[in-house]
Amino acid sequence: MGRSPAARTVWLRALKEARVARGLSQAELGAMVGLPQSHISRIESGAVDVGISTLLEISRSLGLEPVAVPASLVPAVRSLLRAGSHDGPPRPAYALDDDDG
Amino acid sequence: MGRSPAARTVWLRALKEARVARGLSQAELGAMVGLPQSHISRIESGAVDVGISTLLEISRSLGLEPVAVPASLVPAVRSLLRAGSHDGPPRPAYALDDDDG
DNA sequence: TTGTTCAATATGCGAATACGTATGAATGTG
DNA sequence: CACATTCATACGTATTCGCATATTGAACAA
Repeated sequence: MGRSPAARTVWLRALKEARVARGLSQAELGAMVGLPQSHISRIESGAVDVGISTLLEISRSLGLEPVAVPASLVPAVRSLLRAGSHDGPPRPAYALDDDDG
Repeated sequence: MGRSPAARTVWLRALKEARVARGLSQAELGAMVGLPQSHISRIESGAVDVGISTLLEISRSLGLEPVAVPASLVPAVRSLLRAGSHDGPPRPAYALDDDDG
């Protein structure tokens, strides 16, 4: 497979939670992005090391924009995310936590 | 190849700039992450759709933490990044801009 | 200028892996 | 049971990835 299974589980968990929170099935999400349901399944389960372009498309279709933050600023960004999750209507806000290795 | 070459160019540009800004060669960066120089080359040139796990390792080795931000909060995060780029050592702070596609 | 050397980046090829199509398993509803 | 819905797996093709090698570019000498 790819390189570090652990390193990507956090992303995958966040994406799956975002999908479920929006009431989308794997097939529906796949249709939005132009991917087969089977691949969404493998991505979420961590069975494959998905390409960055696909990850970007999936994230954005779920309303999440990936951003590279300098490590020193991560806490500030994280608190900003928590504070800002009050506005939109159905929308869950997801940050990527680093609770694995 | 993967799916959307344009979608990933922003990431790649940011990573390459971060690498160069820190005075690292492709070989040195590769050694830090356990990748051959040849692969770093293809990643930066956009010739391959790199796997997410590798992208995470590279980003973190350069001091950049990928975070999924709700689209509505991107402007706030971005201004935070601009404001906070004073502290670090040689200090390049990189956000992912969406100035393509 | 021409040639040499060294550091950095790019490319060909085989082996490993991701991806798409088709299908199956599991669960729920009448 | 018949049918629908959602997610998971098998197999073949396309792409990535690592190794070895080639190419590029800058600095210097004669």
